[in-house]
Amino acid sequence: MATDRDSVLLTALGVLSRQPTAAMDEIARAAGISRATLHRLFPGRDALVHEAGALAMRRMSAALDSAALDQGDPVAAVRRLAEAVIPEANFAAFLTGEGRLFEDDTINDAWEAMDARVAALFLRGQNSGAFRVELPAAWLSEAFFDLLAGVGWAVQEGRLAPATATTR
Amino acid sequence: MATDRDSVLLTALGVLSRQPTAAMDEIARAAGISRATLHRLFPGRDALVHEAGALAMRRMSAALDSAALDQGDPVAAVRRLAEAVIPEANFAAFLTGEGRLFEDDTINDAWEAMDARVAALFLRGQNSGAFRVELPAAWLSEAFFDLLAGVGWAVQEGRLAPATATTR
Amino acid sequence: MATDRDSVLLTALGVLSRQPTAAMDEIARAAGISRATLHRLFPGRDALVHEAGALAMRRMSAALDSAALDQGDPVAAVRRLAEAVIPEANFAAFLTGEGRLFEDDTINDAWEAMDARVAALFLRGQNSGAFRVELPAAWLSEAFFDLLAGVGWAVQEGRLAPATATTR
Amino acid sequence: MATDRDSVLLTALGVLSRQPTAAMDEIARAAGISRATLHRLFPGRDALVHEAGALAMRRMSAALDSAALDQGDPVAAVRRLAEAVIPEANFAAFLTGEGRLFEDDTINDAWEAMDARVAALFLRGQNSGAFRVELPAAWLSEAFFDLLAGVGWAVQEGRLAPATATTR
DNA sequence: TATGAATGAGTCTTCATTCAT
DNA sequence: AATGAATGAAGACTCATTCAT
Repeated sequence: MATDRDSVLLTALGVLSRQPTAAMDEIARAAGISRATLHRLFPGRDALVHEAGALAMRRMSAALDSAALDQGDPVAAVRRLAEAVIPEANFAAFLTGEGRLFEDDTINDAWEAMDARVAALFLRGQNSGAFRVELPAAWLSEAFFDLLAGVGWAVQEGRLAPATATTR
Repeated sequence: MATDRDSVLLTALGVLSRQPTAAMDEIARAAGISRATLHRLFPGRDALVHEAGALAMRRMSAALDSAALDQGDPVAAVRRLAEAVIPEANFAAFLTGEGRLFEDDTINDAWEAMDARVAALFLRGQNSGAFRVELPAAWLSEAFFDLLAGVGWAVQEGRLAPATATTR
Repeated sequence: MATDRDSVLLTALGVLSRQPTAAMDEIARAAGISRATLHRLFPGRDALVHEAGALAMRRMSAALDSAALDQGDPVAAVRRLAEAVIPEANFAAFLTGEGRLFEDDTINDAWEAMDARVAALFLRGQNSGAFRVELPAAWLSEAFFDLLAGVGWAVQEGRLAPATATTR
Repeated sequence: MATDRDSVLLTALGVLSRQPTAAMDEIARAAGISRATLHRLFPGRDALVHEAGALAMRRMSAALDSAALDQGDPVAAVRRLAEAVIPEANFAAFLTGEGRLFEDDTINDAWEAMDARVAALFLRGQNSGAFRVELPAAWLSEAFFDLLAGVGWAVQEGRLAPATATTR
């Protein structure tokens, strides 16, 4: 049973990424608290979804931090990137799915910042001759996140076991 | 030729792919008819969404047909595939987004059939030595549709002009 | 059973003047319609209360119009005023009770206009020597409406029969 | 001397007379205590409102006592009455506003007793020839309290400065 | 004793759906 | 056949109230 804010938020994230239209009732029940308590913790559904998005974004950003994208061999960096973010793929799936509903620029800006960091890595790889240059680095970054979200959904739908998700 | 039903369905598809939770009211207004008429044409919201999905799937299947994936050079076939499906990317985005809501096996089966056709193409390319073999063909197919959906969303969000979507 | 907007509004006025905190449910039941229909007719509770206030104000204004306050003997005019407004006393009670909740200036302005018309009558009476001048005409007007609201409440509480309300 | 209870009660009276639908939360915050403590002091909202009404009634009664209505010149007595009760006008406004919600006979009886005392004064004045006899003394009393409540509201709404409320 | 945390009950509001015209 | 009007069901939100600390 979830007792504090962040733990409720994680539960909500799990429910919402499977069912974007989940009712507050369902989320509250999944967290083991009552609807009223959920409403006391988060003032309104919008706030809850928004904070869930912000948490997902923080998790993704932290994963990027841990991969130290700007250091060492680009190929190794991409490998570290994949290993770091794939466990968070469900967050990427949630953000991609709800993406169009976030009006707040905070999340959009954070997304763009992440995009830029990954694009910078691909550009570095292209400049160093390690990666092909047939596509703009920005597109590679976009595609990377599309694939990541795809993995997240595949895990959610049970088509892909979480343990084996880490690609080789 | 678009009958009345199909033309309403196309409008519904457009609205629903931009806003999956759109109310019947919005859809009806976008189609220029009243809610009641919309309900007469489709018995209930579920039926409407389901038929929209079926239509999207038909469109995607037709695109695959037109690409003649099993003929000629695999590289050229992939190119034909991309050119054929990218104009239908929004349908892929809709199907991917709503995907988890379709309980009916009809659509899931159709999706798997499409998946199999694309996977077969990649496998043919791998066998002929034209494509790399580092990843299973099934994964390549999955990734292909993830990217396609990504393109569809990018177009919807205005980040990518429809005309320039066709990658080279 | 009430069928159109104005008739529903009158019913709502009756309920609200007896129970300012009456739920939409009660109002709808009193009008013989469902909550949902009530919500279709008036977008939200605030709108309903506001329109009820506007209607009450219109009724009171019309009563003042019919009394032709600026014509003839001031004493006779006051008598006509009393006879015209006392049947509408419940509206005055409603407006006085809810008064503090109306943020919209429309109603406040209308109230001040009514106040001014009555004050003008008292002033005319004072200038003509027919009325005493011990109190400012503005105070007499204020007191007049206080008494009118008092009559409205007395009728609502059954302490005063509507027929006998017209004072002599 | 104001005990804890009475001081909270006075605060509650102030809040409730301005906003009859004020939540327990607001009242508690205005009193500088927590909701839970407020609930320990008064068992339920109804009890709080009821006790507030009883306190208001006590204050009004005490004001009447201090005016010694049954002694001396009726005209002077009315003047003393006005001076005594006008500072308590907000209590009269509260009682008039909430009046219809009090089911308990205690308050209604007290109100009638006050009514009777004021009516007796007017009757004494009429019998002594000091007041006109055009209206029944009971009506004069009713009107007196209506006007008093009107003054209370005017003060609350800021239309009338407390200091200048005492009419001449 | 006083309080932050939790909740059941009730209100407002919306939506998919039906019906009379 | 098409529509405006009406509604039951369901969701978001609030509030008075209780309880563990």
